[in-house]
Amino acid sequence: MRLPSQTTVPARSGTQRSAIAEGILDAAERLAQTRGFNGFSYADIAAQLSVTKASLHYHFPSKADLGHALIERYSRVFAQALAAIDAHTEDAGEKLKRYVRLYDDVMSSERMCLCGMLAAEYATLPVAMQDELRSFFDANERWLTDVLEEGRRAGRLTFRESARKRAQAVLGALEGAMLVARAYGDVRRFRSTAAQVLADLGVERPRAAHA
Amino acid sequence: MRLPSQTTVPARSGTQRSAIAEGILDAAERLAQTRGFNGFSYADIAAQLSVTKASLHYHFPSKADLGHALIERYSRVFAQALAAIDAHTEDAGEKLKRYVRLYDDVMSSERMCLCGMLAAEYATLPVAMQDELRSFFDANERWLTDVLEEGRRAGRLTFRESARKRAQAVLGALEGAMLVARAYGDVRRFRSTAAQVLADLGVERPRAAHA
DNA sequence: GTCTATAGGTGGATAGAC
DNA sequence: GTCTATCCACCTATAGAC
Repeated sequence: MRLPSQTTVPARSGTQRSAIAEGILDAAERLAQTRGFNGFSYADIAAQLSVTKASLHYHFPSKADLGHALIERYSRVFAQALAAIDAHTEDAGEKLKRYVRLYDDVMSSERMCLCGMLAAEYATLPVAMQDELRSFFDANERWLTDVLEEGRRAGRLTFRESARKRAQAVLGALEGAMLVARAYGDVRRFRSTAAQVLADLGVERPRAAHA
Repeated sequence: MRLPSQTTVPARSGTQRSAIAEGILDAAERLAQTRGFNGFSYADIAAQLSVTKASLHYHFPSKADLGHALIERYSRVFAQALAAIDAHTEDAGEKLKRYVRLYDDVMSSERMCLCGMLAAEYATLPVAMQDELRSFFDANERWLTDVLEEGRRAGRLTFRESARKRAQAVLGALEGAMLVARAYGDVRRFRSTAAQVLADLGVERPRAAHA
């Protein structure tokens, strides 16, 4: 992890950053997702990348800068994943299954959703990070709301209350399931809850795979 | 755990502790529930209680000791609350409503469930705290499982899957709802999700109060 | 039981050479 | 861009007087 000269990374959309900065973010992201934003230091990143702390400060002057970049990138990647889902299928049930799979992938790498993690540390975060954190949840909520609304209209999903409130409930349930499951180091625990969230919406259980 | 002279506090069940130690735990608990276990220091507690840090170390030598006492007390009080619910009603739906109210009370004091908070910091906690944390969730899961099982048997509740899995899903959903709602400083957001969790189990929405 | 004083370590962050 | 060296604030924890 040490590519000094050129940059290699296209990164057409959003903020461009050097490959080195991306590597720092990769390490910081993993630490933040496992230990929390207050649970790691520049020294931890430096050790993993075999560079000095001072070097890290060149790329991200303050930890608040690092945290900002962390959420910004995470939100951007997540938004791309949601766009990819939209591009892949029109079916609300299938969209939700794929949405759940995004969380499942995070859990499978023995991490917690970055923003779920930061939500716990909310009170200790710089104001900028607090705002960006809510924006992440807002974006998730909007996407879920649209999917739920459309799914209900198409007779694919069933639920009472507004789509928005249901979206909030789904988001919270998945975040909470990750949170608790991680204490048991048991992905199945998350999957079990996720399956129930989908079932409660009327999404049938997957019996056979359908490409 | 160090009770020199008398104690003043009745505390018939469980570990006895001085009134001073209880005061320290009160302050530490609030800090842990708002900022996380890694988000506060002995200095924070000392400032709130107008004593010195050294004084705190007399009652809780290490922070691990403090954390242990924190979970132990929280679990004990929670268990008593569950016992009180059991003593008050036989109806599974009513039990669940009261269970939700326990969480609602925590949220209303602008806190997060202590153990939900600690679950986020899981990887950074002393092993003893990790074990006690899982015990807390286990106890919740057992109680919920019994209530769900009984409620279904009595035709009061409806759900597929095993009661145990449903219990895990309910617990996770409530913890996650608290987690996210706190970022918005909005208790209603928690209540909305909690109501849906109950509704999905077939618990009717409360129309009129019934003492 | 509480205090002062302090040890020993780590946190984020900066200066300036290379 | 990365390094060495360093600053200072803060952390947990202890010694010993009162």
